[in-house]
Amino acid sequence: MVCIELEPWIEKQIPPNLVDHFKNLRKDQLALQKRVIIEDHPSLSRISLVAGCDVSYFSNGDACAGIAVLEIPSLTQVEYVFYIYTPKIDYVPTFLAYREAPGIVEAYKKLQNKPDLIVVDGNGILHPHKLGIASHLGIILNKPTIGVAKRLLIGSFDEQILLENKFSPVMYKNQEIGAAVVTNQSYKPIYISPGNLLSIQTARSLISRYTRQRLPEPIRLADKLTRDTVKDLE
DNA sequence: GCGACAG
DNA sequence: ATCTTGTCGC
Repeated sequence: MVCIELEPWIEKQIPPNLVDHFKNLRKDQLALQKRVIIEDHPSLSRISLVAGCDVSYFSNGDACAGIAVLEIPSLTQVEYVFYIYTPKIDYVPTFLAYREAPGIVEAYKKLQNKPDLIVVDGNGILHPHKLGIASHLGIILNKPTIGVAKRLLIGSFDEQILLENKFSPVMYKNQEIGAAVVTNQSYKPIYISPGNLLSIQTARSLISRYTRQRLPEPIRLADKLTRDTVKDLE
């Protein structure tokens, strides 16, 4: 019994025989979304370790999920773990978590130093149903998370305000779901949104502290380490 | 009306 | 995400 309708533009990217499965995944997302909390958690006042996570792929399709833990405020690496697995589904917009979160959770279990905050490569509530991979992980791990994407999934923002203030709210269905932010000498914005346990403002504020180039250091490091791991193992 | 579309 | 050369800028 599947009583859920997928958006047409998303459904047309799913193999016919898997549509029902994705409808169940959507049902799962809607349930998880109800547990998301967009309010600053008390623990955020004493952050000493921040993690960045990312997933790279082998030529055979297998994935390598990696997590880098950085010390605050030095932003120096204190630990790196990775987990190799075979993704259960191909990439489909709005369902990224079901492809990458399982591997990230396994890698997380291997961490010796549990972080106070996790920065995820992807979106938080900047998602059609406010449950991007960062929010998904935030619920599963019960930890404050922030989503940072390089491209806009949905919504819109004011280009003028972005250039004037270095950031602009991303709106979707008349609601603020994140922020477009320009960092340093990059005209190309990044899109920040809270995953879980913090506000949009706090997410922006924290990310700015961890950013030196276009992308925040936790993400850059996780991306590099995970990519090097794949290269070394191939 | 046409196209957009995290990684 | 990944496949890839030369090329522009700090």
